[in-house]
Amino acid sequence: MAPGGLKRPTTDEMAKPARRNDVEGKRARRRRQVIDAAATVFAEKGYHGASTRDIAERLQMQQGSLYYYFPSKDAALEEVCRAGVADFVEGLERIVAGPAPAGDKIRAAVANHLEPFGDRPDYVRTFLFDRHALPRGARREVGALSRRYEALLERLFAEGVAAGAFRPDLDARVAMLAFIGTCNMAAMRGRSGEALPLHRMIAGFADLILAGAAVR
Amino acid sequence: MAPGGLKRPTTDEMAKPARRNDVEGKRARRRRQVIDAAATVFAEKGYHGASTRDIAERLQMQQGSLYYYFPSKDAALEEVCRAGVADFVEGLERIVAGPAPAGDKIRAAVANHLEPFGDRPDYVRTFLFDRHALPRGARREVGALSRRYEALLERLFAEGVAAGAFRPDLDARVAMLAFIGTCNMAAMRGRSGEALPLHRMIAGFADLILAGAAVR
Amino acid sequence: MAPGGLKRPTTDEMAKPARRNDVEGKRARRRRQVIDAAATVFAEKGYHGASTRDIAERLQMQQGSLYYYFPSKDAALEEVCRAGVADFVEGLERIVAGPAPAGDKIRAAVANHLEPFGDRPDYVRTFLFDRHALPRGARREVGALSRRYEALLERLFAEGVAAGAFRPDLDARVAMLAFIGTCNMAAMRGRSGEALPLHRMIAGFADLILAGAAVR
Amino acid sequence: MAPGGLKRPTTDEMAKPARRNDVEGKRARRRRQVIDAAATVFAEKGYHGASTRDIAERLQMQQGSLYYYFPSKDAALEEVCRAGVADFVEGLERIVAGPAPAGDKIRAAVANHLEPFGDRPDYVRTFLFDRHALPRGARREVGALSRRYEALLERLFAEGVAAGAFRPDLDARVAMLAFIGTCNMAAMRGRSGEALPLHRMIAGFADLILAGAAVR
DNA sequence: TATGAATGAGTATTCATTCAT
DNA sequence: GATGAATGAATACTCATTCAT
Repeated sequence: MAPGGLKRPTTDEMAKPARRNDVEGKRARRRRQVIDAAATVFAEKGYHGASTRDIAERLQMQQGSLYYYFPSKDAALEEVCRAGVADFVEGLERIVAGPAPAGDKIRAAVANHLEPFGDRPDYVRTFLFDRHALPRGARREVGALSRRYEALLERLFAEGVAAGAFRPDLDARVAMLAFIGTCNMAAMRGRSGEALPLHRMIAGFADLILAGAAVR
Repeated sequence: MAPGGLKRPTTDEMAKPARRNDVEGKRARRRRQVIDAAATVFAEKGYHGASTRDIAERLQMQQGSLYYYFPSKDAALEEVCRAGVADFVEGLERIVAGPAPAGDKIRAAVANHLEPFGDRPDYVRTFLFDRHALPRGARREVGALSRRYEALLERLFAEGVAAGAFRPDLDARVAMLAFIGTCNMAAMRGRSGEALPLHRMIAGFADLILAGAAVR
Repeated sequence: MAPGGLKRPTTDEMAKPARRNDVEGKRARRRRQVIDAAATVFAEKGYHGASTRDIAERLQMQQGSLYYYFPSKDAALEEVCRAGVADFVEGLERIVAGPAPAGDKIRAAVANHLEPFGDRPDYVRTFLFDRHALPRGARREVGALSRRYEALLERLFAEGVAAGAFRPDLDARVAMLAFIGTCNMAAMRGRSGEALPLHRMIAGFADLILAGAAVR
Repeated sequence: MAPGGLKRPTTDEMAKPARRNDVEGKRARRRRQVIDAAATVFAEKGYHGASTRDIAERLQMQQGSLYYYFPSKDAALEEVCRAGVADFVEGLERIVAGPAPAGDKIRAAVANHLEPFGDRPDYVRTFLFDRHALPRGARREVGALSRRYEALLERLFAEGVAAGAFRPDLDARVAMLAFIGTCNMAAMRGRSGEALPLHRMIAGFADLILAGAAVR
């Protein structure tokens, strides 16, 4: 179910000689630390509320040294947002394409949506709250992904209705919004001790979306 | 159902002589325009992304002149957030205290929650996304309101379970989170043409929360 | 003969009521001081070698306060360059259009060229040495003026040849270059005590260009 | 007539064994490339407008690697300026000391002055426009060379007057300035396609300085 | 009420330079 | 000989805020 996370430019990892791989690995690892720090700070204070100094301090590094790893704060946000949105669509596509009954698909979709909140919450939260701060081009690309995700989800509900698995009067668009809103709630509860365990959210949210609160 | 809105300096409105009242009214009206502008700009760019210049420009006013109306940007945020959160709790308290069956209460609560999004979306959205930027004191107060709101909502679900109206295995806390997440979805869809009409959201969200998506 | 200097936006000076005029005057005067300071610093250290701090210090002002008067260092350079190039073309056009014999026109042209070096040397020098640092648009405009000036000057020589006043084998293009190079020499000798008095340069340069060094 | 150019570490070239010489040659060649790149970049953007990164990029080299070839940007400028001013004085000294009539000497001096613009324009232009950015010591030395050059040139004119070859009322100082200004015009026309061929400038400038524009 | 001028601290970013490898 | 990583100071510019008028 699309665990993934972000394994940056690992491509042809084995093609390179060991030594080179090691060096590359070191550099990549450091780079990852830097982007991680950016994600954390962005998630904590918001993109505009976070300064490059904040990021540097967290790395015990000089402010300007960051620019060795990314060309601008904007670019860092872009990288974080892309990683934050990654896998959502792919995972959902696999689920939608699968053979399972509609109800199971919804359950799988909830799990697919919530897992990244456990894996890399700072990336996802930054994507959710600060994607509007992205520079034009990236905003558009990332926005397209979002819309694709929503369309898939809406289709999932619509197909459930068509298959007779969901109520015939179900408003697929509304259901899609409720699904996303519900799942993204996990983003607001981040980092605090008050957070519910993820598995409880996954099960609970799926039950609610499928069966609702009322007795039958 | 609790229209309210923010009629800020309503206090002792009638205590003052008519003339004075008129002048006060003018002043108050201007003041309102200023806070409105702040809310709009905060909602558009986020608190940290918005500058006092942005606010002043929207009012066709000089940057420094704003400070005649509020003592600091922080204070403006505070005022906006307070207005953004106002009525939510009062409305929900009235509903919870009422005699209606649990299902009807949920429907009423959805309406109570979504109405402010129609009335003063910029205030609500600023509250939702930027309350963490509030200065300590205000953040705590506003946080207390939030927690009170959540507690009320959770109680509403719990009482429904106890009364046999809701599934006995319903996780009231999870249901509360889903409720809020679902309803706050209205905030993300703001301002764009793609927004769904409010009444469709109210009905659809309530149906989903109560009956779920699956056929019975 | 090239009175000018730069009397910025003095337009319809008398149309406005006295009071307003006074205030406007004050603002304009301050603005002028700021641009003057920029011109001086640019002339002294070159555009890239000069920092906005340098400019501010010279005005006993805070660095950021400069931006009340111009929107960017680039813009300040543009204003300085425009003022530095102003009047050159107009003056030369008047001379070229006039009825005087070719030799007298050259003399007048030398005076026209050198006068701004006396009036506002920092502006002219900045234009001469740093116009290439101008942002695209302004560079083009200012470059067009330069080319127009050169074309006029070359025509002046060419017409002198045609009229029989100048040697028939005179290369007008080369003569134009020599003229400009010679006159711009005044820019290199700026500010230092070793500067020759302007009138001596005017007379001497004109004599040389017309009669050369050799005995007849 | 003083072709020269800069064969920097020519000293004790032959003292070393052939093999070493070869290696040294390689090193020297690389070194030359580096200084060449610096000269080009300085000429293009001005000393302060050029960054060490610009230089490194042009060499497809890492920024820090430059410091293997020069100890500081200042030092690179110094080397470029010294090479830019080299030979001017020596060449002129030879001409002044020679037996030719004054007019011929002027012609020779024009050629002497313009040749380096063909040989190593980036060096000469950097010297002309950025020598003021040199560190104190070098600036003084280079300034002394300049003054010596001017003095020689002025003497050349003065001796021409004394010898009756030049007009008795010729202002030698003014003539010297005109000479230099005229010849340095070649520096402004650099790199662009609009440049005149050097030989045309040499002949034309010399004619103008000697005979002037007017008919006799 | 409001403006225009200014401040002082802060922002992202660039730079020349260093140094272990 | 050269690289990659880093530094520390400087850069242009923005910001919230103040205050005399």
